[in-house]
Amino acid sequence: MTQVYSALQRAYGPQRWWPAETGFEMALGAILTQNTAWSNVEKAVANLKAEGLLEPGPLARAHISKVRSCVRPAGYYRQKAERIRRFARWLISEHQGEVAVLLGLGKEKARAELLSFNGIGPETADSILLYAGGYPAFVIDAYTRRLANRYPLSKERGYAELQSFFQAGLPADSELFNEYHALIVKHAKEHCRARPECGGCPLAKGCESRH
DNA sequence: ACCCAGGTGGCCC
DNA sequence: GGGCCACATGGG
Repeated sequence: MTQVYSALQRAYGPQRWWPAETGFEMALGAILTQNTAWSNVEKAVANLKAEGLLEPGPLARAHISKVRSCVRPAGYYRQKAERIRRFARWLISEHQGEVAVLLGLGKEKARAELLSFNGIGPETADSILLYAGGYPAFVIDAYTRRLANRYPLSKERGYAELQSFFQAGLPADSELFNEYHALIVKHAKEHCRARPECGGCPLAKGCESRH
């Protein structure tokens, strides 16, 4: 667990993930990046910014056609336009229009609240808790599952089980979780995908089957 | 012309 | 409670 982290840290260095300017921007990015390449999300966020829609009020009031045209590069654009506008409205009606107010409920209450929103599942909720809230919530994504399954770090498959497994084996440190998750993704992209034969893998036996 | 990308919700059994 | 499926654009 910590050895894997050390090896990745040594190989790739600090990642400094998710440099959004506000919690709201971060949360929108988390929704927009669902099953979508981050490069496409950047375009969508830039479009929203250009239209002044990176604030809850303006987004809540925007015409859906405008939101769709901004979000289109991120894919699933009809769903995502609807979701982010509904998120803005929900934040205003339930949490004073501030992600910080929502996150101020504490890790568990904020998580339950996020999960109650249609369009936010466990991974998106944990991303927001970790990257916008600074809470130690370990994010389990497709890369993390693959790593855990093949290493094999764990036999667990469900989200909750996998998350418990990682969290139990590490100190509850949001900086660590932040960096660890980013490193797993970096490793998958830069090494596993680029070199399926796995020469020089920092994890030694971590990459030998299926990337 | 494939395949995949920092998932989620709705159905079906 | 697990197994499919739709959702959609952009890059390799």
